[in-house]
Amino acid sequence: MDKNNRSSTYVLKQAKLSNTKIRKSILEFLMENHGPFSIDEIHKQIFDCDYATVYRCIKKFEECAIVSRCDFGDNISRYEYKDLNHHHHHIICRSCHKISTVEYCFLKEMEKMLTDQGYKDVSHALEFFGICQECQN
Amino acid sequence: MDKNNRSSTYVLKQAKLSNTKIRKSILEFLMENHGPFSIDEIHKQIFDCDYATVYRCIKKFEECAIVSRCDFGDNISRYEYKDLNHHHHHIICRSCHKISTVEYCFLKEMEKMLTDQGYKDVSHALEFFGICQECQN
DNA sequence: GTTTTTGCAAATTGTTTGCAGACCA
DNA sequence: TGGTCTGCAAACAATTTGCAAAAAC
Repeated sequence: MDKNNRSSTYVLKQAKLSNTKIRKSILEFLMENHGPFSIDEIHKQIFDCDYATVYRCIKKFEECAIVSRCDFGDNISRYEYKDLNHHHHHIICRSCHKISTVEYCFLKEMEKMLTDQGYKDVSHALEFFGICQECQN
Repeated sequence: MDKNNRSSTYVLKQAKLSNTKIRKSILEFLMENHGPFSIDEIHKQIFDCDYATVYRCIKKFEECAIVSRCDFGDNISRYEYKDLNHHHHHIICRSCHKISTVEYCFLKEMEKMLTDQGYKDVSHALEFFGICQECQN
């Protein structure tokens, strides 16, 4: 269940994805645990499931906007369940790579807040994505 | 020359990196062209230079904060010269992957501005990086 | 019963490494 | 000259693909 009380089965149905044992397991893991998680971490959690399958499922989930991909600059893709009612960002330690959640959302203020919390040398990476005019036709 | 009139040789010296032909070429390419560029794109521009060398140079540049790495969610790392006087972000078309520069810097307003410019379905990815308290000791 | 998904193994792609020779200071 | 950088080839790691069997609808 997510914060809107939606079950994994419901979410899969909504996305028009077939409800297989493995998809259900992966989605449930992502819904119940606050990531983001690497493919490796997801694979470890799912009993008897091939890496290729994890990749394929996550790709589907991403296409259907069920999960979103995070990049923390270490060449490892991480994924988390896209809880629509819970917009947030992350703060990653450049040394130990611990991931924490940042609830607040204004750049300058956020950086100051993180500094106040004890983080040193805070920076950020921000990219926008959209469909450009040429591609809309 | 960058916006502060700094030459590639000067920038390398400042960073305490030796001034080799290849490093100079790569840095000049990055200073004169507004990226970000993939390793592949950089490699194409540098005459008679091995991929391994491009990777090694860029890694050095990144360590010395001469370039910064961008991730656009397609598993390709891109790099651009870190022009200190030119803080900006990017807008990437989810369809054709064209990269444009976003000069303005406030999230909501930026997204609105991009929509006004004709981009559809604009979203963003933002991550913070810092050194957490435990790692500061 | 047809379509979609999965496991397996192999291929592909992006990145890193060891080493000997070339280059820089 | 001594240390650093480079090219080459090989290693490695993350991701993707083809195909036949299994599961979903």
